[in-house]
Amino acid sequence: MSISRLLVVDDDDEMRDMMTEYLRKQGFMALGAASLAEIEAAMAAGRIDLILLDVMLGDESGLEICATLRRDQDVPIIMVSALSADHQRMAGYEVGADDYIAKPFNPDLLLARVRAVLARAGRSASLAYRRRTRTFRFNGWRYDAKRNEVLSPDGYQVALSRRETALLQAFLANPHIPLTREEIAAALDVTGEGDHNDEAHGRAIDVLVGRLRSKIEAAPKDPRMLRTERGVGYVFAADVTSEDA
Amino acid sequence: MSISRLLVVDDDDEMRDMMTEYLRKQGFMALGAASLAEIEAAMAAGRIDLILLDVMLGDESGLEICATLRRDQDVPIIMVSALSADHQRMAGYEVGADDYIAKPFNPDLLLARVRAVLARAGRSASLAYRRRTRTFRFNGWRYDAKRNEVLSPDGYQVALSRRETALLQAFLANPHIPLTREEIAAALDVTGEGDHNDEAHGRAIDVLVGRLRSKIEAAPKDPRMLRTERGVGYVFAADVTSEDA
DNA sequence: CGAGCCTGTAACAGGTTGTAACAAGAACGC
DNA sequence: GCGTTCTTGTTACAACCTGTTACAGGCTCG
Repeated sequence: MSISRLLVVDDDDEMRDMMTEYLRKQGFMALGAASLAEIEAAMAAGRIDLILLDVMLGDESGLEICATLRRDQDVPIIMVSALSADHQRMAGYEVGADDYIAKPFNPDLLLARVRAVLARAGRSASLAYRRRTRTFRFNGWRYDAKRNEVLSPDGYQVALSRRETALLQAFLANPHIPLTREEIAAALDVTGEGDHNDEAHGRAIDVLVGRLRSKIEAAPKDPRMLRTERGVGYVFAADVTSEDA
Repeated sequence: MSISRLLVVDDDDEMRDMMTEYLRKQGFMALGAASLAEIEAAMAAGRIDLILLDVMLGDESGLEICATLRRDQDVPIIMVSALSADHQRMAGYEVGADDYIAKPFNPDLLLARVRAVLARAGRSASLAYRRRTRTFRFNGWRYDAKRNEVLSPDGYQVALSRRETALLQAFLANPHIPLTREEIAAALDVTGEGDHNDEAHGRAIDVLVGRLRSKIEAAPKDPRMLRTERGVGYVFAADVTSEDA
């Protein structure tokens, strides 16, 4: 899975097109839907990683749709609304939304929310994914998720530690998307709820990235794949292809 | 492809600054003008891709200006007005405006209109969304945007910092066009940083240009590519060719 | 020629990142 | 249990990036 597939649900054509276009240009695969029927059609047609759901759909209530989707399918949902009142927000969470954003929104904020939810969902998704997918290829490298093997372009096998493997998986699931240290930490902490105290991670991520670099970068001092986004985090700058088992 | 250059025409300083700043953060190069004279000066100084024209200029009528500009030059125009009455809108279209938007407007809507008009006009959208990978050549130099590599004519690789790279990109996108420090700052802020205290950039641009000169000019003391336009800003005086990667 | 700008640049400061070294566990064989 | 080895977070320091400042020199105009 190299590109996240998003479904933008809004009955306002202009707003919907704007959002899908924006998200596409940001590297996502964005589909549009204006009604529950279209949502179901889209989900039947292919995998959907995240739904951006307007609460004010014409005939149907976005909140009800959210609750329904949550019950039937395990798809992450971000509620979008022109009403930013707190009770609205609470209502969104109560029906199971993963996040909430008010219109009109800052595009960057939208992106951040989308990435955060995708990253948060990443661990469960990657678990589900591990069952389906055997190998990833990137820049001549091969990562066999089933055997937990990493092969260099030369054919040499490289041993990664558990944490390094998890980091690589996080990057493989989000190529070309800058990940903050918080997002990376979230993707690594499979243990979940426990320590949520955010900034407590210190420089652990940096060191971990450095160790992974030393193993999979030809020139660790001049990294081509695991790039630093100063002030932001890290990006995996490589095209990733995966093969299903 | 180059960055779209927008001209915001409004005699209200506050509104004009707000719009230019917003548009810059969205990846455009936004200039301001308060009168017909300033419009003409701006258009004489460099290419303008789109004019956002307030209909209520103090002494001149925005509608007349619109008609004049339309007749003399073929530049797309979006009319901006505090009056949303339909006849106003019609009046705007009649004199040749490409679109119309009422104040106060939703920023996202403004953005959508701007992009729509630019797309219709067959011009580039925005630097922020420019994702195509390209190789640029200029004066024997080569810049590989995908690999983030800069090669000198001798074949030596030159390491540019992130900010220097962004500066180079801004120049590559606008060869032979004088860029003011504000425009450069706007182009740089798009690529990251944030924290843009309006005009408070001090001498940062000058120093940055100096650093880039020291890396890509054979004789930094006598720059041939990164030329200073005294009282204006800087020009990239080199022919640039780009190839799809 | 001088005054007043404008520009180039060295030096500095504050922030961010890379990484070696250390320490605390965890895993494992004996 | 005990020692060895591997893993991983923490720390400290160095290197790098970048904006600010100060100063020197150049330019323009009278």
